[in-house]
Amino acid sequence: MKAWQEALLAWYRKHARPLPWRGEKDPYRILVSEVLLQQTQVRQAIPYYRRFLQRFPTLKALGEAPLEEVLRVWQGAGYYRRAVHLHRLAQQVEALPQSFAQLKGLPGLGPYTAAAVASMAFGERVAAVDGNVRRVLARLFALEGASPKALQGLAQSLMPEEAHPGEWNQALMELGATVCLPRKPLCGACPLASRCRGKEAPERYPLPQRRKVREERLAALVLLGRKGVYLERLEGRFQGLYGVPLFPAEELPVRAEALGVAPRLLGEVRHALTHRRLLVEVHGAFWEGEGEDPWKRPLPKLMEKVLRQALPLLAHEGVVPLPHAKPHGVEPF
DNA sequence: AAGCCGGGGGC
DNA sequence: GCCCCAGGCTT
Repeated sequence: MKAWQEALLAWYRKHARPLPWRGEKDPYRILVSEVLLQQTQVRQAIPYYRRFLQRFPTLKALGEAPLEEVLRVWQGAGYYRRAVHLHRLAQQVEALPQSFAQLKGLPGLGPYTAAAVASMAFGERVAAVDGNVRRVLARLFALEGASPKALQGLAQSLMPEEAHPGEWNQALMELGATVCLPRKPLCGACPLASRCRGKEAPERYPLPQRRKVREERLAALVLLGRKGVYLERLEGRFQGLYGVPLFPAEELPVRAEALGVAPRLLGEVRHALTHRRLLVEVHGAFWEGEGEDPWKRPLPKLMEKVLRQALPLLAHEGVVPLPHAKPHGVEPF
């Protein structure tokens, strides 16, 4: 075992928080703790863990209880499907299977939970990789762009031969939960600080959680009236600002009919938000109403793009003269 | 691959 | 009050 691995285990033995499930041997109780800890802070999970096991002390007891009652005990813990799955699991099997592969097939057990139970309850040499472990390893080796899959493989390869798999997994997770924190890691208290390659810029390494920028197809409807453009106050995204009607692209027919217009496609606008890429079809039509000068309203950048695209095209075939770009001074519409 | 599922804690 | 956190299932 390498020095840093020894150091981590030594740190864990000294500093592990005394949690109710620490040192637990009963696979069922380990399972309950791990399912409760999915997306749930330790502090919040503890009272549920106690109540749950008090009421359902064994897998058999859980399986024989009505689902309603299981959910009542779970009430407040959130993610109630976890309780449904746990209950279904208890009805499916008489005893927990002892291998990672079999555990992973049970309801509610994905790669993490199956590995946690297999390693802690049955000593299988399988890495339990949760968000804590991914963050710790990404920082330790300064792996800025590492995929979850890569970190999973790394974690598996780092598990020392001599360590108890369950203890090793818990040591990594405990370090992530109490020292190698997402926002403000306590590097001064970290047993691995001397060999951590990421500690100079730890904020760069929760990065695996970077969500993919999703693309969204929207349609904007530019209605040109006698005095300007039909505007509405925006809700949700860009709330409080003004703009032309903006909605999912597939709603165009319904929206157009509701407004009594027959728009034609004028063009397309792309716009990037923090975690969205918007692809906006710009549709336009002439309109019975008056409308107003859009440049006198606070507009999101997206709406400026939409209007710059639409207005010249509409004006070209219309009778009303229109600004082709956002004016700098006061502009009579 | 992306959306959904609940809560708590940090700022 | 808003943002962040995150495993497993579903579509």
